[in-house]
Amino acid sequence: MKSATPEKSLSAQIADAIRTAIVDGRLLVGDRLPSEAELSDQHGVSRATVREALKRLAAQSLIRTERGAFGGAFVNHLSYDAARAQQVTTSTLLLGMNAISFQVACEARYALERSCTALAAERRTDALLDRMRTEIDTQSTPDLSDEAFCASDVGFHRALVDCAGNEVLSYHLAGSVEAMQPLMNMITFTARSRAEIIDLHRAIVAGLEIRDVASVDRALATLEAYTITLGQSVLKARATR
Amino acid sequence: MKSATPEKSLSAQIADAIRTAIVDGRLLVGDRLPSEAELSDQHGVSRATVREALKRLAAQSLIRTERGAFGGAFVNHLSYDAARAQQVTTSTLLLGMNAISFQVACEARYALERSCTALAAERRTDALLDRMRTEIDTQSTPDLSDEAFCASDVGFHRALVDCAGNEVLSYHLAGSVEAMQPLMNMITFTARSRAEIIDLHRAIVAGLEIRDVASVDRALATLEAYTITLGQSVLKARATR
DNA sequence: GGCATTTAATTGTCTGACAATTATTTTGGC
DNA sequence: GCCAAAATAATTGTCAGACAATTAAATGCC
Repeated sequence: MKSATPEKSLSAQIADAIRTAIVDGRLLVGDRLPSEAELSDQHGVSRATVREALKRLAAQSLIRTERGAFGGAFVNHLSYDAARAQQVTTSTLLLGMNAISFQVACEARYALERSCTALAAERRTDALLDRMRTEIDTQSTPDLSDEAFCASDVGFHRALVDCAGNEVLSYHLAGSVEAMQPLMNMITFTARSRAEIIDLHRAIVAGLEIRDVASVDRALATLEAYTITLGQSVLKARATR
Repeated sequence: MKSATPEKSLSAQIADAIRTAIVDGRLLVGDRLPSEAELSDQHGVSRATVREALKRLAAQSLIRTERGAFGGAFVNHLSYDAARAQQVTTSTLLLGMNAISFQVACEARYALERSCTALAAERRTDALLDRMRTEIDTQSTPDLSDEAFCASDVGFHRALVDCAGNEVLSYHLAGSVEAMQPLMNMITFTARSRAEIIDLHRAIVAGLEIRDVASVDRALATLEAYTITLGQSVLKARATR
């Protein structure tokens, strides 16, 4: 559409050109880019400018660089883990910068998470149910720190979304849910509330075991409502202090 | 934990240091970083190295740079649009590189999209319903190109997730769905299939209008099944060719 | 006060150089 | 011939210094 590039820097333009080549498939995973010297010649810019462009691409994990003879810049294979890590970084920052209310975040999180229940009930495996039970055991440990409790909570929900047996769905959900964890962690969990949450986790596992979608959905809805209640009481406690 | 940084380049180390400062809140949105010359001095490296570090951060939209007196690098406000664009880039690349089957992608897409139906039925506004109807009109245009049809399809589904009235949910869903569009576009839509899809879009709008979650869910499920059928017939046609 | 000009600060780019790294090649010893 | 060590060449990482381009602020003129 728009041909007038609004004065982007040369390094940004070159980065865009290479990025487009990768996304369009003209550069395949594992391909080696021309050396910095060659790229300088091709684009008619200095090596410093080319290097800035390459650093931009490296920051997006699109390429990696290796030193030495026959080294250079190579198109990266983007793994699910690397992609999720980036998604979490971006989303976490976004949520942190935009003054999201706890309620809105919580609502979004559980809405997303519920999208896997039907598939999860259908396809759950014993191995994944065991992973969930192990996390529940961890969460039941007395004197567990809040961080450890939350980490185990993330692990539990990761296992839940993995039950859907759809790697694409797992990637999106795990990333989304993980990114919202910092907001969820506004809550400090009392022993009482931990027990409540663990009970609901047990209900989720039980529901998956007998492949009863409705009971899993109910447990998640209850968990959402309970989490929002906890969040509100925290806010209230802060307000009156 | 691990203190031994495995020989990262100086520009990467400096980028990490600044990134951490931003994420931890020591640098706030709008803050101006020291000038490149000052950063060079502080870190004891050349200006070129500092610049490469800054380009890495700029690639993640963490900072922007302005030229001129009192210009410099500023901590960016990460907008929903910018964050979604990045998420789409990462996810699109991930899906393109990992040989995802059409069926898996389709299943994930509609599972995610269904997560907004309950909230959407409750909160849909007339303005958003109108936006959806406008897209349906566009899709009904005779001689519409495949690209235009798909673009309008994305617009329709964006409006649908916006109906949930939860910006965080919209961000995650819109990004996820948009990232899967290239896979969806494996299908070339015949006039017959377009009519079918448009009918289902109409059913979705009608369901939202009367706030009937079940009918919206049914329409989406039908749309998913129909899309998978279309995908399979495309694959079959390719196989026998 | 308002407008044009100058100034200073800062990023964008270029050039040339050297250091560090690493696969390949050559050499030397046996 | 074969193996190890050394030299080689290609390439990225870093540095220093320079100049161009841009832009806000200060200055001067009316």
